[in-house]
Amino acid sequence: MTRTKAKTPRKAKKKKAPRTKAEQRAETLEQILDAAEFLFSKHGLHGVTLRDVALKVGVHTSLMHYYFEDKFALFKTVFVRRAPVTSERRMKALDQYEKNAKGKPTVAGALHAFLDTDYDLYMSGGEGWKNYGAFGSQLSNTPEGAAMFDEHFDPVVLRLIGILRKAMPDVPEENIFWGYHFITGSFMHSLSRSGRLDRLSNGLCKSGDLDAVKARMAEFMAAGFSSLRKR
Amino acid sequence: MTRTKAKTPRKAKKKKAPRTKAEQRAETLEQILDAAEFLFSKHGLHGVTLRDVALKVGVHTSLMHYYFEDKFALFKTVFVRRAPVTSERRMKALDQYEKNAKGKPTVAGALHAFLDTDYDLYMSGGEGWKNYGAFGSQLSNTPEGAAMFDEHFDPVVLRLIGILRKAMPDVPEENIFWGYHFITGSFMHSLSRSGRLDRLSNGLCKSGDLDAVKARMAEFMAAGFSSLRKR
DNA sequence: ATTATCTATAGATCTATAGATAATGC
DNA sequence: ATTATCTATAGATCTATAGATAATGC
Repeated sequence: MTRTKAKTPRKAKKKKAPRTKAEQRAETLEQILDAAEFLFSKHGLHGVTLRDVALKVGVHTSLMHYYFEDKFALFKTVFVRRAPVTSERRMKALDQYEKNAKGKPTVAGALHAFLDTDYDLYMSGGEGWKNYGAFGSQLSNTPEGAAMFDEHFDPVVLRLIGILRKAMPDVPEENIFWGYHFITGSFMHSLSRSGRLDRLSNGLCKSGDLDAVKARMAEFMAAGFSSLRKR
Repeated sequence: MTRTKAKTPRKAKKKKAPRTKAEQRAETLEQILDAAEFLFSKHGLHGVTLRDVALKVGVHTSLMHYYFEDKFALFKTVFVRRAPVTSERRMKALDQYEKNAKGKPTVAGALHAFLDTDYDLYMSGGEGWKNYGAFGSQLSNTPEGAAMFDEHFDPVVLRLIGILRKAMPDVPEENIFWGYHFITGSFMHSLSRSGRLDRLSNGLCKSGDLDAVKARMAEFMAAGFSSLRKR
């Protein structure tokens, strides 16, 4: 990260010294993870130095090593911190949906549960969640990054696939996976909020407008699946 | 790039010394760009050092500076080298399609021209093109990277959008842009060949199987657009 | 005579560790 | 007494440049 200057470190210690050490530890840890998440989401693992993170938090670089083994450990922790939250929320939403569907799930219904639940989280979870979305979107298009998804997200995704199979008994299983491949590409891209769509559409659409994305994606993809029936 | 060891540099000078200096220059330049393209596609701009590239080519680091101002100049050259090739091919394919359509273009037809033309290139263009696809897919999910697309790809994309508008006069323009947003996410993701789909589907599908992707994507996305009609 | 490539090296980071200091904990 | 944070610094890269050498060009 050479181009983007990090913010000036906090001069006055605004934060009231937390009472307990456990609190202090938790607070600092959270600040480090938030800063790292933000920076990684902009520049990737190798585009950020531990000094960048420390500077942004307003703390000495060596403290990074006190809390984390090395940079990659910090990176992994950023990834792991929020992964179970999104995963479990969607898992519950799928459970709930299947229960309500009483043996007759639809593609659109399953996709709404899977996608909309997550968009709600990214939209209402604050800056941290938005940064995490951009962070994850970068990972999804690189071999090493994508491998990190397996452990935390395979269960929800396979849960979704299971419901989709029930909803489309006439569609070959491989086609359902291909459909998911398309969906995840669009979904991750939408979380990157790269700004390209804004310029391309001359301001008509904003890539950060997750409301607009949420309003269209599930139905779009459900319609897409209809093309996979034949063959 | 600390983990992946670069290949051992060429010991014996296998290449017969090229006759003319212009040839030698062109040859070395191509080797550098190929090596850089490969490494950048794996590790991103900041995950690769000029030494990595030099080592892979089998040449001294300082030669990188002889040919390029700095690392970012090399990066940009990698991007720019192939961009016009894909752009112009697709532009021609769209021109051709629209001509054949005689005023009655279809969504599926336009998408086949736009997508299949490019998949053919990535499939038959050799390793270099595959690396370029992975290289580009990383860029597309980051703000800085996506901005690089504007200059070289806006014209083809807007050409596509123009045809789509003709094919869907009843669909609001913004929805066409949102549809494109979804398409480009899936398309770029498919070029990353991240390997995740392979593991997720337990080998049933391979993310590197661009034939399978090509066979399904245009129709899938065309069907998706049908959902954007209403509203 | 010009250009491609290498040698040598300076200066700038960056990571990581040892040890000191300043807080909280009992 | 323990833990959070800072100071100081070593060692390892990495970038970039000046100048030498070895080719091609006429």
